[in-house]
Amino acid sequence: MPTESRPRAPDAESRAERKERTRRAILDAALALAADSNLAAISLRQVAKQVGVVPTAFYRHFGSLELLGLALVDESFRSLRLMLLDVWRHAPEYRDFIDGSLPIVAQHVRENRTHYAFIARERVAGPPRVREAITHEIELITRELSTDIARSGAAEHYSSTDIALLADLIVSFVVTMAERLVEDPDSEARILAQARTQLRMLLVGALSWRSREPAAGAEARDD
Amino acid sequence: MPTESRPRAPDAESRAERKERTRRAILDAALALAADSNLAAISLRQVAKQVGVVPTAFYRHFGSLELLGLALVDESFRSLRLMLLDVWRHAPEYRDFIDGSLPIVAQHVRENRTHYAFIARERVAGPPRVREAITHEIELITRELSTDIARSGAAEHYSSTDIALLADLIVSFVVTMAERLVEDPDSEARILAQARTQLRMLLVGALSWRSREPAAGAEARDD
DNA sequence: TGTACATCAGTGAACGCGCGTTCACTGATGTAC
DNA sequence: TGTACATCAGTGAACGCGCGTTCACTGATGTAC
Repeated sequence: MPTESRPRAPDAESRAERKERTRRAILDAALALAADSNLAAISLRQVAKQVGVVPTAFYRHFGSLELLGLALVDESFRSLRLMLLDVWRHAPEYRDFIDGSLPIVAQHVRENRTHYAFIARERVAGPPRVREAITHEIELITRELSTDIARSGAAEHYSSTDIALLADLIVSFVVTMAERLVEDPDSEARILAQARTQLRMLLVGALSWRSREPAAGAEARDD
Repeated sequence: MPTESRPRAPDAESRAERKERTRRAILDAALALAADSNLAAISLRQVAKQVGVVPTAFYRHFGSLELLGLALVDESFRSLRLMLLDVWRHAPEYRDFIDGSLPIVAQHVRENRTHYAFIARERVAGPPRVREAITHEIELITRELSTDIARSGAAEHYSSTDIALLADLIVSFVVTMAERLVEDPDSEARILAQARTQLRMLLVGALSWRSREPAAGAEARDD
């Protein structure tokens, strides 16, 4: 059906491009406004005002603020997963896994502060469907880390259940670290240095752990 | 000044008692309403309606919703600290620290679900002053755990800096666990069992860790 | 014990404001021929 | 290339509603003597 016979002037913007630009502006405006409170507390009219369109124009792009929230979750995690591909790729050797990965994560947080702030907030305080979407995405990442740990052979003596628990422990910790980077960007160096030590503490444990180890004495060395 | 000559009928409620009862009802109503969204998204009128008083009566008790939020932080952590006293007291011996402590924490979360949900939400998505208050309280608890670990002698070979990092690691993890218990109360047994294993993994690491250990090889055991 | 006055938790009317959503519209861009 | 029509992103007026906050008030409880 697309005949496309008449050429458009090279500097002209097509209708679709213009629409996409407005959509982008709406996403950015919502991100900026929610930064001072959260998605449930901002209004469609505030967003429209910030973008510079009339309130009703919003509906040409999103059916509701909640659907806009889901779009933001989508784009946040699309970017996050690309970054993680980079991490998986550059650190197949476990030796400097921590020193190789943490700076990449930190850089990504720095360059996508508003997205991370959004995820951190809406993960616990967002509308139920948004919360679920975020929880689901984090679960996927945890599962991916699990298979990566299994493949790396770094935890040969682990049961697959325990590998999953270890992956969850690591992901939870990195989520906490990302939250701190977002909350206090000026302390990035300190937060990273501490996280580096803490991850080492945690992984030293991971690597001397044995699945089905007898319960008593596993964590004890007292008196 | 208080002469208090005339005795009150024993079943009558004093003006102060009545006021306290209304204040309590306002706190509970705010807790219940915020459970479906969050503090920044609920209105003074909703709270008043739920309590069964006229909106303006709210001001007899709190200057604003934010101050009400701070009151809720206060009472949440007062209760939490009492619980922790119990934990510190009943588990001075490190041997079954985990098995002794986790069920107490889980029980407290179960019995104070709405308070924990409030803290979990407002910790990242609340008004700045509320967030700060919560962060501060968690820091105090971390510091307390640090001195407790130091006193227990379980980490003799740790620098005090590293003891603080270990305490932070543990507190962060327990915060995450509490969030999960709040989010999905029906899975308490599973969440607790997993957290138990994960804490063991983490503490095994803690106990084989040495401060100022050479960086290379600290977390490696591959090839 | 009885009386006169003070306190103050809760009332109710009123205000101007921003909200989400509806609707019929405009006019530039895109398409068919 | 030129014309006639379709599409559709964005407009602007209008709606009823709940919001926070003000203010003067009421009337039961508390206090002084």
